[in-house]
Amino acid sequence: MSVETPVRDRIVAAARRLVTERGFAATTVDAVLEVARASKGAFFHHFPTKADLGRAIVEDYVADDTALLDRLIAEGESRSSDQAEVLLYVTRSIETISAVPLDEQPSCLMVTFIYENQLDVAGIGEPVTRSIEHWRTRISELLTRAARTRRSLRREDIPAIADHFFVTIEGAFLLARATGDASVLSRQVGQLRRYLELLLAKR
Amino acid sequence: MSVETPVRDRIVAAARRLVTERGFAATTVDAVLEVARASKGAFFHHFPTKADLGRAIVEDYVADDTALLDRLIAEGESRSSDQAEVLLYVTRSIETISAVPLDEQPSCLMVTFIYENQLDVAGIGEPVTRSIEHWRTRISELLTRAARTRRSLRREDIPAIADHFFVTIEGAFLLARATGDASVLSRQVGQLRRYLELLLAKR
DNA sequence: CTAGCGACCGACTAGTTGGTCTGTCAACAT
DNA sequence: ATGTTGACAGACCAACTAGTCGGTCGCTAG
Repeated sequence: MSVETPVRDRIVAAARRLVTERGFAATTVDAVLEVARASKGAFFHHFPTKADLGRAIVEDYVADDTALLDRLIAEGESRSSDQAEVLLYVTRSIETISAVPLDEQPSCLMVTFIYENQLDVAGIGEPVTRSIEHWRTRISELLTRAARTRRSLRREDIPAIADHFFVTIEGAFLLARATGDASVLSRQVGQLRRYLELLLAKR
Repeated sequence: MSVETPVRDRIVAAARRLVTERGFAATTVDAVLEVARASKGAFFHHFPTKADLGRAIVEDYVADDTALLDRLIAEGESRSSDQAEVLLYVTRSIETISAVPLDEQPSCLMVTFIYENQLDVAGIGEPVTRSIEHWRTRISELLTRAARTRRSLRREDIPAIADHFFVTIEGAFLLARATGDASVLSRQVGQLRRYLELLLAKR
């Protein structure tokens, strides 16, 4: 009786899982089809080439990722008007969220494409850049406003500090996968939080 | 008149370059052969399977990587007996070294295998784990001894702080590649240095 | 009733890909 | 001289891979 999930969605979901697990080049269209219970015809009906599937799943991932950050910032802002507090709330939230078993940790889909140098094909680079930019600007905003009341935070460092979010999270995903230790992620975000606490200390 | 580089070495060198550029799965044996100017016969004479080549290049990379860290620590120790100073020397050195154009930045070969989930084939996981362990223990050593004179550095945080080196460097490689901005690397290592300076401040 | 259309099916294909196999050849021991 | 061995050469192959194509089916507008 239940309405079947549309094939396109099933394909994207299956591909996201497989590509996250084994990389893009190593993920065959046939493998995606099997997991998604879809046919060759359906696949190439929805995606002109495999690269277009790549773009679709990155787009899908970036949408989730962007929505998460926006949600956490909104939550933080509803709790405090001090931008430094908002930023620390976001950081602590990520720390909490990341305390899940390794096989439930999403890991970053974009990394696969970055490391396989697929950024210039089928416009995959565009959503990736957009996502990075999004983190950079939203966190820079918070830092800039927080900097008003904290003189130890230098203006010119702000973009790099903002980027340290992306860097820490992605680096930690990597270390977690390499060591098989899921707790790495939240512990590394914890280091980032500590750094921010030291930078944002009022005095 | 110059002695030809042994084929095996040429294959490893070519493979390191190609795999760093496009990932392991996307690097074909034939492509390696072309760059290395070697034959199929030569290849499978030296490596039973493609996966064994994978292990060989990771081994090769890890050897360089380990040697670099050891060298920097030794240099630092010849300059100061304060372990905190040694650690900051190492960090500043990495910061300096990383200020090179993007196409000369080595990027981390291990990441490819981590993200392609190749760690359990052909024993590739072993050198990777060994390398991570090496960074963790060597930096933890420095931190532990530095902690004696700095009470703000908590013992239980030391392994995570040590791991933050790996995390920052790998994360920054990623961001640099994604944005095409080579300066990211040294700027992110700069954040790490700033964090350490705050943690290691005497008072 | 039917013509058209978008969604989907799956057998098929052209080109790769990792790996095999039969040799060649120089060095060295017997 | 002759046998052996290790380093390589390159034609060949079976399996796989992205992509194609002719066709089916249900829906809807005329």
